[in-house]
Amino acid sequence: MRAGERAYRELRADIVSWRLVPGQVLGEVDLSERLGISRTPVREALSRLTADGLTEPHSGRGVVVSALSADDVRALYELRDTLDCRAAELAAQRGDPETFRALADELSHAAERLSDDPDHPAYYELVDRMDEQIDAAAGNPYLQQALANVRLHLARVRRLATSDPQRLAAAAAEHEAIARAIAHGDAPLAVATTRVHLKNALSKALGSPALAVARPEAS
Amino acid sequence: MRAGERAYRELRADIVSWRLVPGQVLGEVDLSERLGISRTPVREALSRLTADGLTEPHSGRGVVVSALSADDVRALYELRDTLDCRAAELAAQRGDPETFRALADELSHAAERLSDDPDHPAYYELVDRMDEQIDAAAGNPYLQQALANVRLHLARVRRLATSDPQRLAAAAAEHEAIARAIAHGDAPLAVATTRVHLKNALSKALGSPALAVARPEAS
DNA sequence: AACAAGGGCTTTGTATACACACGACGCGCA
DNA sequence: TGCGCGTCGTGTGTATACAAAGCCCTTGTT
Repeated sequence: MRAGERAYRELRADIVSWRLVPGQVLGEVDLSERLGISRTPVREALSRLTADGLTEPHSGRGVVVSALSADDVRALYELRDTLDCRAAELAAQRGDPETFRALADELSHAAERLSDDPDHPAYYELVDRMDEQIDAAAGNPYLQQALANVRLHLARVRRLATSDPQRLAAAAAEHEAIARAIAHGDAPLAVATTRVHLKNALSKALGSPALAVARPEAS
Repeated sequence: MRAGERAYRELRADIVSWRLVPGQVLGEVDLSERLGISRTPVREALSRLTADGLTEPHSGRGVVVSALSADDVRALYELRDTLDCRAAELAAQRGDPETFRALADELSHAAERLSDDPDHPAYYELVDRMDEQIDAAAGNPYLQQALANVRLHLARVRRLATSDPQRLAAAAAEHEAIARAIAHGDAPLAVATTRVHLKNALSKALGSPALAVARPEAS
């Protein structure tokens, strides 16, 4: 794989998983030495990260990992609500019912998977598949790209909240309701169920105590 | 100014103004010679353009200017409707009435400006200012960034349609209605007026005969 | 003691040279 | 004559060297 691509994915994963905390300075020379590559692909990776909004230029001091305050989370969910509801609406109008019926069935007994692994990768893989299907059904590449960017930042928020099995089970039920609404071609219901899910998810995310610690750059 | 920044802006302007047509291959060496800079800043510029969606990687053969079909325009307006209506709604809820009242007053006699210049830069400057004020009033940086990207592609669409003075006058009236709705804090009306404007704008854009010529890469 | 100016150092911005990969063209063989 | 393989060329991917710009620290002055 290209070195720049690998550096980009690695740094992105580090930021999303909070191994790199907000305010952390990312120097080109440091990174090139740590990753064993030259500065050129590192520059490309940092440029892409900044375009994604995960890092910000820091006036002559390279780039730093972006902060993520409670206000950011609220704003992010505000946009997510706008985009996700629209995507669900379009998916209900244009999507293939059978696809979403199958997803709903999988989600209906997703609770069994929740204890399989401490980080619940199987569950999140299922949710990711559902997102992909919604994107495909909506059939709007511009909407898809906007959603991809939101989900990138959202993955960062997700790692803040402790993975509460009870909340995950409820979220699975909410996702199932969304999938069934789309499968029935009921656009208003798809929007409503999506909105319910996002409201609950936001409440959970804002309840995370880690948000107060999320801006340590004031040192 | 930095060479990479200048190259980015120049190429972006060329694409938006259709001086560079879809399918046009952008070679790094060619551009570096034409712009009088080295390949490094050119690479940065092309990377940013691709992130913006204005260019696409062309299977190892550099990047090409993205196509813009009628379906693309429809999808773009679908996303624009989603984002602009939400932004107008938020602006009506959170914005300063006086700011938008002033904008509405300016727009009310914008028809006089329409004959000042063949390309009507004063009018578009006014619309841009209104977009900025809506962004500021919405107070959501993530929404703002998504809107900025949509408007970038939209600027490309705008250059396709012939600037019809009659349509521009109607658009000014529609903008005024939006501004007044926001000034009154009437969120539902702000959404409705925005939707009306977008519907008309899309009809006008799709009526452009240039859309059929917009994909000459099939040579 | 506080502020301002200057110099040094760190870090990014740019240029260039090299390596590699893909595609195209041409040649040879069936 | 058509297909397949090899070689060549073009263009990107990466590395490195050089240049410029910003910040911090020091030092001098008020």
